Amino acid sequence: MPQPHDILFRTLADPTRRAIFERLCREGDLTVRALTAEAGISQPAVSKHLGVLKRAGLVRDRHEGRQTHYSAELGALSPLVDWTNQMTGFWQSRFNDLEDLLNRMDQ
Amino acid sequence: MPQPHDILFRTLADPTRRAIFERLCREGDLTVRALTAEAGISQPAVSKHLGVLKRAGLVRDRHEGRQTHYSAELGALSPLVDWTNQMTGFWQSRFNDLEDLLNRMDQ
DNA sequence: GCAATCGATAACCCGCTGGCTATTGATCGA
DNA sequence: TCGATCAATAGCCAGCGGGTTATCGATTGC
Repeated sequence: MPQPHDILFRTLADPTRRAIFERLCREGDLTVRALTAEAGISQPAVSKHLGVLKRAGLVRDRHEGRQTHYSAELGALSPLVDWTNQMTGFWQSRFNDLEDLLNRMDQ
Repeated sequence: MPQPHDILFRTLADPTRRAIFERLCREGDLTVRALTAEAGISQPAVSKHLGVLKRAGLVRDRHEGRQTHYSAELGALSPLVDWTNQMTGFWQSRFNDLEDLLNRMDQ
């Protein structure tokens, strides 16, 4: 029932969680330990955020020994881009409709 | 202190509020009454959402007699587009760095 | 002028979620 | 083998936010 962009908006609404995702976009592949070190919150809290990000499809995890590496899944952002394009599109077509109306009124 | 895209994400995270914004994008200019009629929630709740959307810069209001018309402010979405582009950009440059490294290793 | 409508505000309630600590399971190093 | 480290889970708590009803000021039509 929830559309893809719905999950994305909800997931990225939290600043801490978004900061984690941003770091993964910048730096590419980080362990939970490394993420926790700069997140300013406890390790369980980071793990919880990573769980949410993973369920949203925004990150992938890779197990290596006793540590887990996470990386950003950039393609997951496309529903967000689609949504904004759609909104812009609605605006455009309303503008065009108005233009058409004015043209007809001219004649 | 909160960055523009932060406010946008938080504002658009709520499905009901996003639905109101979408209607304004599609239909262009609606009164609180009209929005309430299809929102499935009470008029005060709608007004509260409109207040949040307005504070985020996503809508404008226009007073006409005793009724208030709201319309979407589409330009407000640009920080969102910028943010996604930035994330994609980070990914791109990491990819390019890897490519460069591989090229150097080839030589 | 008066009743009715429109929309904003106030005051309140409740569920969700983001934080914590404690613990467990698994893996690694000595 | 045993202590230490890493990450996930469980359980708990507090604050935020989205919903409600009640009310009020402003405007309009009769």
